[in-house]
Amino acid sequence: MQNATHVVVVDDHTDIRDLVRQYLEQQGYKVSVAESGSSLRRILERQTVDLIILDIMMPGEDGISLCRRIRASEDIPIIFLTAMAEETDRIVGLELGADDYLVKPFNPRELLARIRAVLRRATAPAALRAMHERRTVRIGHWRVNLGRQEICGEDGVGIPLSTAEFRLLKVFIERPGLVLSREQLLDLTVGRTADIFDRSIDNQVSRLRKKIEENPKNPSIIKTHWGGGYSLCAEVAFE
Amino acid sequence: MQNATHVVVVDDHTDIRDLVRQYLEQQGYKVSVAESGSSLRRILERQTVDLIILDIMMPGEDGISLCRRIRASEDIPIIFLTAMAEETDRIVGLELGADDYLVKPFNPRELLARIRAVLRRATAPAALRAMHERRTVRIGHWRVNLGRQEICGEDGVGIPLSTAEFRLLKVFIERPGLVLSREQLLDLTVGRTADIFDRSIDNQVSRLRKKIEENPKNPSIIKTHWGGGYSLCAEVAFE
DNA sequence: GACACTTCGTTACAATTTGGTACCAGTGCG
DNA sequence: CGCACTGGTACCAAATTGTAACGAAGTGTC
Repeated sequence: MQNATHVVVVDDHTDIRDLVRQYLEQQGYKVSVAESGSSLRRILERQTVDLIILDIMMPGEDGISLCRRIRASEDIPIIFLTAMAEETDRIVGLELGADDYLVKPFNPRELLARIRAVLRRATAPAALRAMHERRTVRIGHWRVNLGRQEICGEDGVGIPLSTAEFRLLKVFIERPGLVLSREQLLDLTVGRTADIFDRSIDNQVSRLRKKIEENPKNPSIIKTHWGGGYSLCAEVAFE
Repeated sequence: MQNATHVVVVDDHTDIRDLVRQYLEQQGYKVSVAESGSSLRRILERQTVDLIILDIMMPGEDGISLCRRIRASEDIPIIFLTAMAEETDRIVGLELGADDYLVKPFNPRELLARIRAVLRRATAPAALRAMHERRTVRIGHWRVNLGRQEICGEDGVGIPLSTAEFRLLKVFIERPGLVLSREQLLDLTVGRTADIFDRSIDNQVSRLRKKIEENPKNPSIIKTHWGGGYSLCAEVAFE
């Protein structure tokens, strides 16, 4: 996995910079440091940056206005570091477009967790957007046409899916690999809450499998997790 | 749209639970209640949860350690309810990953405001968050994928675990190194109380070991404590 | 160390739970 | 009305889990 996530730490305290840098590098991130707004800008000019960790209190241009400037031109997630737990400051930061904040002194693990959360939130919708724009998804050797609710094999022949089947497939595609309980599936497909003896999801899965699995007895696309639910096990590619 | 925001209220006081439930349902949220950690866990297993409201003081497992456990394996926003305005407790809670806290007795409107704030920050609803879900734990040389209910070796080949096996492993992962008695394990995995001659946990451990231990005779992951129970002895890293 | 006693690991098997799907009935739509 | 779709039911198959049993291993006493 080259192209490691690139994080820039902006803080005028050497010790904090180094602490964060060391910890994140250890976790496989690519880390750059900057001690002021101008050095940050130099980095942004030349490199692709995935996330900025920004001390809110800095000499010269402070973090808040720096944040505003970044937001004005780029769309890079920002996590604030702040020494103040004051609610007003947090709110100002968040309203300026910071994605999260962390009060010093912080637990490195919490920093890591928040970095992950922010990156996930930043990337997930983008992927979804791409999916809906392109209107097709490749899954296993099928090409799913989201607009026409049908799937095409290699030969280009389309098999129409019923609305329920298609909804189900879409739920899986949006959560590749995740194990989803029947309850969740029912909620996600039709917004209904299940009673215990509800087998409609089983039925839908069975019907869907009959259409898309080579061998329904030995499914290669929708996997059953005994006592748990179902999951999509085929490779999903957003084209 | 269907899929209303799903909030779980965890409190052992019926009145507070019902107050919050009633208020939030009125506001269009989907609300579940739990009166203890184990019932919360059961909900988390089967349903998609967007936010947890957690009383910090509860009999049995208290909110703080419960929070730590949730944070270890899930990434769901948490709001603490606390009777104490003590700063230390608040800080402990926040450092453990709680997103906000509320001091009892509280104004329902304030609760609502905080819920909105927390959810705004966790911009992607739970359904979308799942999209790029990569919650994994490294344990020994295994990579445990929490979302997919499976473990992968170095070669990336996944070994499926049964739900009971997975639940057991998860209980251990959430309490690395802790020695857990059979009784505790039974309670934590299936919420059952053990009678003396219950050997089901031994069996589960045996079956799990057969899957994940190099050499089941000389276990390097799940250790037996004679007369005490079992513990996870391998290194656990949350990625 | 020999012994009795307890706890643990594992196997085999039975009981139970859960999943798959054929079939039927109700629904909505043209 | 005919048609396709969907959910419910029933039945069977498959997987999992608990129990019992037995031998192995640990613990304490003499």
